[in-house]
Amino acid sequence: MPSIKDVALKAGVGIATVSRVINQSGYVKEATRIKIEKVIEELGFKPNEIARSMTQQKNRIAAFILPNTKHLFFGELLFEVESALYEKNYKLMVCNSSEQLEKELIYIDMLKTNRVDSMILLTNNDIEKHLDKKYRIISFDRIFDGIPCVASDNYTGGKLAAEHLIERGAKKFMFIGDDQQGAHTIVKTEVSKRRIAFKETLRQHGYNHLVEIEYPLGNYIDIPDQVQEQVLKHNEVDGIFCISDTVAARVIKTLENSGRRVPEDVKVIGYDGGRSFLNLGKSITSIDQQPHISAKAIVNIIDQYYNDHAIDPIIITPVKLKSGETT
Amino acid sequence: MPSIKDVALKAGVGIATVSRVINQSGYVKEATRIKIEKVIEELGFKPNEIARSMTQQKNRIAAFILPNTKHLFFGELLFEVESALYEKNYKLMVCNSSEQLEKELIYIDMLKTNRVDSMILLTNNDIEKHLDKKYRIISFDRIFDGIPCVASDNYTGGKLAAEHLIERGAKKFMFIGDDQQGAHTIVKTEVSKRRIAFKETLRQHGYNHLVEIEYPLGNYIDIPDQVQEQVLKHNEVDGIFCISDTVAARVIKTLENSGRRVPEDVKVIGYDGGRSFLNLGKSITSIDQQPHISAKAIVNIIDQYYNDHAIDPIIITPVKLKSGETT
DNA sequence: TTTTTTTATGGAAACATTTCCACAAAGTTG
DNA sequence: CAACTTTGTGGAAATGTTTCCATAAAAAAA
Repeated sequence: MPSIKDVALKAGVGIATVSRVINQSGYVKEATRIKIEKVIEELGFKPNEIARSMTQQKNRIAAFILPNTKHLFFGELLFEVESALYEKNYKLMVCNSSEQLEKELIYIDMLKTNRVDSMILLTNNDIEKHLDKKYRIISFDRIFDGIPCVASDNYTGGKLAAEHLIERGAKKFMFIGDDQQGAHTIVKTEVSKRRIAFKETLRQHGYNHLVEIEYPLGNYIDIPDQVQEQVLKHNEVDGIFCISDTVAARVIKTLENSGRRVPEDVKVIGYDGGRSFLNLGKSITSIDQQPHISAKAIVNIIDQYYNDHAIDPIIITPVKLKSGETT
Repeated sequence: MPSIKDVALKAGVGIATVSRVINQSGYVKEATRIKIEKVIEELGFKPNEIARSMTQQKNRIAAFILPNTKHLFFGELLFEVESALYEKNYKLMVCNSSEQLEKELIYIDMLKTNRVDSMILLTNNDIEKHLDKKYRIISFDRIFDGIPCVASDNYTGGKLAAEHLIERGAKKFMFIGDDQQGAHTIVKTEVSKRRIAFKETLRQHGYNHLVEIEYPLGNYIDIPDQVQEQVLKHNEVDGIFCISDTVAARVIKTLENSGRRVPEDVKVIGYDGGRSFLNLGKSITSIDQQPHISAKAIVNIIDQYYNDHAIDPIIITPVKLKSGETT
């Protein structure tokens, strides 16, 4: 790999002049510039970003610590974040934490060592006390003291779900979602607002029949037996709001296997945008978190960090109801 | 951020000695070591990997250029690759190419500039002539001259699919997959072996009725109308092999919407492992590419590159039939 | 024409490490 | 105890950039 020195030597100029050409900074005579550019071309010289970030103390690299890239919503969010970063010429490292606090901490350490400019953190763990404020962190959908956060509008999400089910004629409701008693939820998650809004909206409309079922967080593979039982036991319910599309899909299957029809007997609404299940059986009614909007907001903060601008402490991104065939 | 110099100063020793402690190399007196470790702890010193990779000309960073992280198989493969890299203390950058050759080339340039140690390339484009052999590239599922490749055993995949459909009693077959006439496929893809093996195996068993339908590559969102038409037109077919689970899911929906029963009237087998659709309606019979095995193979090559060992030119990873409810 | 401003260029320090080398202080061998 | 080996330590070069500074030439203003 040729270095700037090789270019300077071959062009018969000083290193500083080559640097000026590369960065288009300072004064360079037209003729000199052309000569240098020719040599750069000939040698196939590429400036070494590592050396550059040595002097600049910045490297335009961000890292995304998330539970995993297998889950559809995460894969999509990752795609949007990376695409938005690409537009602004940032690079992205991925880190699958599998929701383990320990792994998250190891990653954070690793990233400090690698001097990434900023880290995007997506976790349910009670990581707050381990976060060093002097690092440039952005949290997604969770509020940690002193850390900027991008969260989709979970409150409106819950409200829209309630209103939609009511509009479609449901009278007795069920909520299936994260366990508020779990060890993970010492952190007050933004996500819990979905449930709160759902409840409040039902009450405001005069509906008081609500069965709440805990669906253990962080488990994206199996549907627990007791959840299945509960769903079938409450056969008076005709409107179900699920914490994610994945959960909704499983619930629908459970219902249909036991002979209940969706949406005729029970209306089911999920969360995430329903895109994932577009092509299977029926399309799911869902609250779309519009990850492309969240991604843009995240990248904005990264940009603010990079340019040492003031950081917005919290950005709430809008959600949207996507009507499907399950309500 | 304290530097090694700060540590040396505070501990009253030379920089070289601190370096020796960090790297556990050379001679260091026990007492000195303890003293230095204490100072490191006090200062919260983390060695700067950027500076380190300056001298070592290596950085334990790999990059993965893939179409996108939204598609389930890709998300899963990415997860497995990153996890396997993590085990060996490598970091990973993700690059969504959206299957665009132009974007792939921009990424490759960017990664050269950023001096990543190696790049994993997953593409259908005819990128061979743009690949510079002096960079450390690994191709997944595509063969490019002079570039090591990890591919799953597509031939056996096609063969297993054929044998399974035959075993389940199918007599007239259909293959739905990538368009061999497409502009992208100047490159002879490994994937095409699925079709070849499927055909050959059917013939060996004396079956000659095979309808082949082209499903445009790289399109993961919509099912084209003409494909849908073709599927319905050939209602004599009772065994369908699809190039991916996503395609299979759509085909099943199309069939069922038109009143044909799966698997009673038509048996359908997909490709990728069926995990993605586990919880929806019926589970799909599928050829599992076992991405965790491919990931391990990829990381092995990255390790060989890093240690300047000889590189295996091609690794074929085994596939596995996963029997589901669609055959 | 002299002075001032603008344009143009290269040397050298700085960024945070590793590693080679020199040197010294121990410990071992004969 | 002399000669040699092992252990322990720090200075300095090298990695590939950017940027400050000095200097010089050219252009503009006086």
